[in-house]
Amino acid sequence: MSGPPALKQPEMTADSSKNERYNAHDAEPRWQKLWDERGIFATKNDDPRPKYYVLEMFPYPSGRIHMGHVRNYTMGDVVARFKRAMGHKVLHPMGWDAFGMPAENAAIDRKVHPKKWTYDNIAAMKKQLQSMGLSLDWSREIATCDPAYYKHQQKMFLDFLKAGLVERKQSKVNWDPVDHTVLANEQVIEGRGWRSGAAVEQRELTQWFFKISNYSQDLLNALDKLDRWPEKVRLMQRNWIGRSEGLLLRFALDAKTSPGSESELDIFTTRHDTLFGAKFVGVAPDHPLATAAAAKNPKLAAFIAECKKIGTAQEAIEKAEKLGFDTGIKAIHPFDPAWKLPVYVANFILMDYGTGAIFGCPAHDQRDLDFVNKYGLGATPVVCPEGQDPATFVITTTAYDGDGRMINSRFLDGMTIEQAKEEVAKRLETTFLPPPERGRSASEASRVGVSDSMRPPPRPSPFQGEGAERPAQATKENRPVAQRQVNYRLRDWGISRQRYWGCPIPIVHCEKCGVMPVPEKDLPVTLPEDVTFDKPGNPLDRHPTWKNVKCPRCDGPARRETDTMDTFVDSSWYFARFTDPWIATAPTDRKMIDAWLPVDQYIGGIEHAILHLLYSRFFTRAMKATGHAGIDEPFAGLFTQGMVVHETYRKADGEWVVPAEVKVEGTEDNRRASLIATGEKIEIGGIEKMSKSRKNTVDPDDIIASYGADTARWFMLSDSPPDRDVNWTEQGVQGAWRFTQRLWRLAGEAAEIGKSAPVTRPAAFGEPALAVRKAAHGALAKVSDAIEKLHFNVCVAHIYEFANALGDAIGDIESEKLPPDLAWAMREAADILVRLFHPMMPHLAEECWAALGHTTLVATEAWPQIEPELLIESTITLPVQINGKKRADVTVARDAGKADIETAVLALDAVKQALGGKRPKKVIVVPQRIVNVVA
RNA sequence: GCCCCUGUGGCGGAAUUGGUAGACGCGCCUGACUCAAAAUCAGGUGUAGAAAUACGUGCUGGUUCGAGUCCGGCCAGGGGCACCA
Repeated sequence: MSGPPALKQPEMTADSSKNERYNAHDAEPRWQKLWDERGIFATKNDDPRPKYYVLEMFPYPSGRIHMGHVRNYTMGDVVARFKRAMGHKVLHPMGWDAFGMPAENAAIDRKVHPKKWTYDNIAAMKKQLQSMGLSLDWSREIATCDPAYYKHQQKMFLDFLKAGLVERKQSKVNWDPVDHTVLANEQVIEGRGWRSGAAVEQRELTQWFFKISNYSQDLLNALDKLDRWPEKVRLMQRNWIGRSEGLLLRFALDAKTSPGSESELDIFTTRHDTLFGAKFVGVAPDHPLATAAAAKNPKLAAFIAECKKIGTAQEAIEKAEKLGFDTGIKAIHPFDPAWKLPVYVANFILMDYGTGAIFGCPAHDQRDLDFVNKYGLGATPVVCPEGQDPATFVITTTAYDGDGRMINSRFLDGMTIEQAKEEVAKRLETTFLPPPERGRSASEASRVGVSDSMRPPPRPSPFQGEGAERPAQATKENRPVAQRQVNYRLRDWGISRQRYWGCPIPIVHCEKCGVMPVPEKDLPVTLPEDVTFDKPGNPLDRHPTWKNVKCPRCDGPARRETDTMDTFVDSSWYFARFTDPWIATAPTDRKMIDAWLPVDQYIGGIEHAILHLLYSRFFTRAMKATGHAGIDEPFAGLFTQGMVVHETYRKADGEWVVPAEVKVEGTEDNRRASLIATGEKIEIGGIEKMSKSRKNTVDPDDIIASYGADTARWFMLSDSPPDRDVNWTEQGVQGAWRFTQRLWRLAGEAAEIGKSAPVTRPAAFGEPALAVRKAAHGALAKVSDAIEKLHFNVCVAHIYEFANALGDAIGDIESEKLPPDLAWAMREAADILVRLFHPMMPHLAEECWAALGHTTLVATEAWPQIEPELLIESTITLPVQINGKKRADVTVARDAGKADIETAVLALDAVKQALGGKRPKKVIVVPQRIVNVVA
């Protein structure tokens, strides 16, 4: 990197039409203005042509765009321009993910109001995006912080609430005791708040949840149909949903040992085959049974308190060690009333998964084994691997989790794992425990109480047939000892945020009536603007007139919900709003949504593989359930682009230095860097993701100022496959810049030649003209295919190839005698070339298109038509292998039969020599591909 | 720990999905133009070898007439999830 480009800057001439250098500074704003004036990218919903919806993930208005945006939006723009040329009505909108914490941080740090900060940033970034020449329909621009947007979100929240898709429940949060705020997991660094540095506490808060878990099975099933999504993303979502099939078991508790009211314990397991290898029962530290036992046992209470600490602060150190505490309670084995298992509280059991209780089979689970080895409970193997002698098979330090046959398991002995699971399930499904003698079971007590009057009656799960329904609704008496159950890792989506700069949750809490939805006529609940950030905590919580309102039902004193929604809610439906962003009476126009969605091609970063994409899939289903949409899946095609990376530089004292201040000399191993200003030696570091902290960023504004938007766009698409990281190098940009100049010269030369071309297409073409036409149509076929597959780097390579071929052809022309057919072919080829690179370098393409004598805009031109007969050669050259190694070529007629080809091949000198007069063992002829002679 | 992905010249990467490995670009070398440089143009550039030729897609074994591509084992790098019962 050498700071300002080493190349001479384009001269600032008024226009670049006189075969001089292409002047991007002059041309780019000129064409942008013209596109804008003619409104050619504004999409009409009533356009009858087939639709194509291309969308890039909308940006957070941080203030400036970065190279990652340039790459993302360029890719989307190429698709948009290509599809437009292919005759589609293309929806390609842009908006702003405008709520979020950075605006509040700016308010705290710099005393700017979040609204002003956000809108200033939007204005700045919009200007930057416009300088890139993107074919966006700006008339559909939306910002999620606009009440005109979020009022619809509030309406949908209320509709979801009515439909039973929202509930209010207790949940643990990370609480920053200094800033008085809830922290997201990623804001907790080594157990401390990222801003305050205070030790983070776990707190129970009542929060709003979207019931995404209602759709666990559907979200999982539908992944199979998303065949235009990267396999990687689908797999990540599958793992995230985390379906597991198992058995819910009731373990009776020995009444003499049980504390208070607890008579039994629910345990979820996927390894019920190992039931005879059980050595203990374990419950999570926050399990109700643990809480009950601790009430009478101060040591246990201390142990539980210790476990909760581990959760946050010292996790790394303590994680490895399995700790437990024997409660003294005994659980009774489901198959043997005389078999009593000790009940431990153990730190490795999660309350959030399953029932928060397990039975431990140490021989076949490493965690359980580590645990029993610590507490001396022993391990009996019950699954014996094939080929092992059951008599000598023992487990000491490594659990066996592979396949095998059952041993030490009474009636299960000899069965496979699958057979044993089935047998256990079958027997226990039909076994019933006697009615409990007293009180509520641990499992029932463990259900989180939802006492709000608001809560709608429970809806039947759409997946009852799958066994997804929690069996807790069944009554004690009619429940068998075991029930088959499907469990999911996916948890409900907590959307409450104790912050100002977000969409207000449209709820009022009345002292008498409880939780009341804000009547629809009162929407939107807008954010008050007269707030201050001088005190810690949520300004909404201390805003007297906004917070204190009258109950919509009884007119009595009430207070507003002061939590706002997670910003992932905002981005879960923006793609739907784009289809009709003008409608004021509803979130969307059903007709428009069903006509435009799903998004045909969605492009964004892999970092959104799970949350954003999963939430949007849920939200679309919830919109369908409440009549706002008629589809399930929002994104038919998904593409995740790689990052932009750059070499890093740092001074001797370790301070990072931005590339623009560094000069690099030498090549390969002899590369040395120094500071331009002082000559100070700079150490060259690794190639890493562009980030502010490492200062290895390149500002898109600087690049556009030096080289123009087209060069930046071209370079972002060259070389690296779009789903991999691209390394930003000065040399690479200069290469791209040189190519823009070359295309410009080529267009000028072709325009000169084209002047003498006949208007009508010649009846016949000579050999040179035919060669040019074949190159043009060949490139057309390959580039079209590559864009369709989003292989932009391959597309770039084919355009280079075609430009090289065209340049060579021009070089071969002797200017005195130019046959009319060749002149015509040249003009055709130049017209094709310009249209081929137009999606990538739209400004240069317009300039060239005009230079070629056209009066239309290339942006509105149709994609060139392929003449397929030009792609077919009359003769073909096949490689000839002898014993699998290439030795010769053979040229035959395209439609030559296998016998003809074989004859021709056997007549080749190289083949005759290799065979030495003998007959070949075999001759393999693959039509249109290859010939292999086996000697 | 579990799961997934990727390994091809000096570098980024192509390879019609089992059929000529290294397209195209960057870099480098040589030449032309120039007083000179830049830009531009022409040629060269996987390794070894003067050449014929041999070797060559992380390593290793296999399937096949034929493997970068398919299968087994290993190594390295990257990513995701993580006491998930």
